[in-house]
Order: sequence, then C-alpha cells, then structure tokens
Amino acid sequence: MPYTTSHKMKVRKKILDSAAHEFRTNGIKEVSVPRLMNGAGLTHGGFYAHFKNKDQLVAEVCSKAIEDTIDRLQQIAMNNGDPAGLQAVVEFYLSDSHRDHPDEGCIIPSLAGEISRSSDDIREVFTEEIRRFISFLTSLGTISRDQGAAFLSTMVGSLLLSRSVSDPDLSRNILSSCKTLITKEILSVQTAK
Amino acid sequence: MPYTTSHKMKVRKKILDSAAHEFRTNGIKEVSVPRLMNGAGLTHGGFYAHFKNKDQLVAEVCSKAIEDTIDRLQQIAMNNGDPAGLQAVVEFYLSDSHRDHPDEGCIIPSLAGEISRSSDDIREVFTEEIRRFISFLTSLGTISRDQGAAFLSTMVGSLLLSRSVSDPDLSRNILSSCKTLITKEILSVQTAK
DNA sequence: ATTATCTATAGATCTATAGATAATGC
DNA sequence: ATTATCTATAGATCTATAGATAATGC
Repeated sequence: MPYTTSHKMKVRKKILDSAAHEFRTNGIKEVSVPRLMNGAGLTHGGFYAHFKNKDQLVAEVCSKAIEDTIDRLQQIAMNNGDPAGLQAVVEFYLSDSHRDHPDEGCIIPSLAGEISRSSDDIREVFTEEIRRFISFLTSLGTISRDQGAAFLSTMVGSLLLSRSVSDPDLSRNILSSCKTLITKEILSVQTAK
Repeated sequence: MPYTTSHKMKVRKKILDSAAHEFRTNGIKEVSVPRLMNGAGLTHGGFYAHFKNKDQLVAEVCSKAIEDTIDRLQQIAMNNGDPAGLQAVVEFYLSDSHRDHPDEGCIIPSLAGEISRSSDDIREVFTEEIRRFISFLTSLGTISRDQGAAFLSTMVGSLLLSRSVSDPDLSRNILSSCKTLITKEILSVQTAK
C-alpha cells in the first residue's frame, strides 16, 4: 500500500471538514469540487479517489455535520443539569451568535431547502439524522416525541428566517418570539406533571 | 412603439410566473435563464429586455410570490369566519397537499436558504414580505405580533423538514406536531382573554 | 508495485452581450 | 422608426475522467 491508511483517512476527513464548512456558508450547488479541494489544500482531480461523486460527499457531510451538532448540544445540556438542559439548548440554538455563524452552526437551516430537492440517497441519510435530533431533544426533558419534533421545526424555521431578513430588529424578534413560544410550552408540561 | 405595452407586460408576467414555478420546484441556482425562457415559450436572449439580470428577477419573484400566498391564505381565512380563520390558515399551511405541491405553495420554505445567502437587494425585498406575512397572521386572531412571528417560523420550519425527510410517517408527524403546538398556543390566548 | 494526487481536458452548461430579424405603431 | 425577440457567441465554470507523476510499503 502506498501512503498509510491513516494518511488517506486524514485527507478524507480534511475534505469532509472543508465541505461541511463551505456548504454551510455557501450552499451545496454553489460549492464546486475544485473550490472544495483547494480549501483542503489539494487539486480537484484527487477528489474521486475519495468519493464516488459529489452526491456521496453531500450525504456524508449531512450525516457527520448533524451528529457533530447534536454532540455539541449534548455538551451544553450536560453543563446545565437536568431540568435546565433543554432550555439551554434552545437558548443556544436561537442565539445571535448561532445566527451569525452559519459556518460552524447547525447544517439543517442552511441546507434543508436543497436537500428536500436532492436524491433519495441523500434524503434517507438526512431523515435518519432528523430522527436522531428529535430523539436527542426528547431525551433532555419531560417532553413528548411530538413536542421534540415541533421544537426542532420551530428552531429550524426561526434560525432560517432570522438569517434571511436584513433588518436586525426583525431578525432578533423572530428568534426571541420562538424562544418564548418553546419556553412556554416546556413550562406548561412541567406544571402539568 | 413596437408591440403594445400590454403585450410586453403580458410577456414579462409570463416570465415571472414561469420563474416562480421553476424556482419553487428546483431552487434558484438550479434554474438557468435559458430554461426559464423556454418555460415561458421564448428564447434566452430576450430575457434581458425585461430584467437587468437574474438577481432582479429573483427579487421580483420573491415579492410577488409571497404576496400571492398571503392573498390565497386571506381567502381561506375569510371562508372560515373570525375566530376559526387563523386556525384554518395554519391547517392549510401544514397540510399534506401543501407539502406535496411546492410548485404552487409558499415560496419561503423552498427558497429561504438560498435567499439568506443572496444579495442585499434580494434580502431587503424578502424582509418586507416577511413583515407583511407576520402582520397578516396577527390580523387574523387575538394573537400578538410576537406570536405571529413564532407561528410563521414554526410553519416554515415544519413544512421544510416535512419535505426533506423521506419517511412518510415522520413527515406527517412533523406537520401534525406543529399543528398541535400552534393550536394549543392559540387556545391559551383565547382562554386568557 | 501500488495508488493518492496532479495535470490536462472533454463535454455540459451558465450569465450576459452583440448584432440580426421581425413585429408592430405612426 | 422602434424595440421585443432570436441567433450566435464570449468567457466562465462545472462534473467527471484519463493518463502522468510521485510518495510510500514490500
């Protein structure tokens, strides 16, 4: 074998990281293979030694990026104890800093539009990760799986709209109104218990 | 003047309609000017007699398409009377048929991702329409402007996710959980009054 | 000897423009 | 006479592949 296996894995990871970053910032269609490979310090021809085609890369990025986000949110939850964990996750997701740094934030608001129009292979991977995200949210509190699904929808929609409007006041308003809605719902469940 | 003004307006409208349709189905980046013009029964060269560039078309489509959606929802609300109007709008927005026909549905879930990465001109037009949409929702019930903003976020996020997952059960679950969340919130306001 | 990576390129396709053509109003 | 529309094309850029090169393990 030329090049150690670990070398190839390291390069592959570099391409994946570069792609995760670029896709979040610029969308899937906007990012070309040459641009991607340059970002990883390579030339474009080598891409196909690592991935069958661009779609396969997209599928792997979806999977990896969402799991990384869940891991990060899990950390935030653990730092805030059992009843406050879910609330802390929501606050982070709907924060100004998350809105202003799509390049390292959750990939769902950035790419869901394009993914909804993508191949079945990509959508199946995405589906599994959405399921995992809902399970994660549900695991944090006394909420039902349905509430987890609704919270995820609200957070994704809110972040997406807050990034799409050019008026900072409206943008902040969109985030805070959704925080209020979710918080109210969390509290209503806790008092009903 | 060659060609009546009304002829030119008619053609311009045909391009706009074709674009609104194509963008919703395939995204902005995916739809080329030649493809667009073919859809309107013209050749690509003529495009620039109507629009300065593709961005100007995108801005006009955003504006027109969202206003059309609000008009349509207004109709639904009026058909359902004063207290039930808001509920009927939410039910329609989060219906299976809206999910399954992005080509004639609300443009926001389809395009917000791309718009969030677009030029300031486009984002400013979009902002104004989002404001209008929130005002419209607020006008339907006893809800606050903040609640209108939160409902819009939830509806957009829900429709987007329901279109992105490949499992029909999960997709329906995402829609129904958001309907429940919003309905609960509407009722809580009404009983508090 | 094997294969990741590079160089070069084929074949599409995109946005935008220039100049020709043709459809209308005066 | 005016200008919407068409034809043709410039100049970029994209995905993917073929063949050359070079870095490593045996």
